[in-house]
Amino acid sequence: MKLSEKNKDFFEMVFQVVQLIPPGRVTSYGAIARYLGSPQSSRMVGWAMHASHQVPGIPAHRVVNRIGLLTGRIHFDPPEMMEKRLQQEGISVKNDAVVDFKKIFWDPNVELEIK
DNA sequence: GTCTTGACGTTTA
DNA sequence: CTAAACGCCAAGA
Repeated sequence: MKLSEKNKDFFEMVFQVVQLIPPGRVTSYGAIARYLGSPQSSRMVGWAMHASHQVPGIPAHRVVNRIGLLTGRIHFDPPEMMEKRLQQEGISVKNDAVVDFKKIFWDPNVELEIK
């Protein structure tokens, strides 16, 4: 086993889940972290998202914190792109927060029917 | 090499 | 109810 591959394992897992998020839906870092088997390592998901900047096809704008707040929008090239992109998919954003977040919340553990 | 910060979340006071 | 601390792991300084 190569050390390089081992290091990417967690990040790639996050990327895969994020790409699986259907349009008009959002998920939280904690949900992904829990899906990976580390419910308390939600911060790592955020780091993975940061790394996603170098990987095209990663809709990081669909990933928000547990309250639906666009905490990571500042990290986007134009910070406005995140909420703009969400609205483009039919998601309403108010005050940097997703409207009806609970309704459009996409949980990989549920949608993917794990166990 | 150590220390601090960080796209979070849960638990405890 | 709100406020603060802890846990998790990685990367930057």
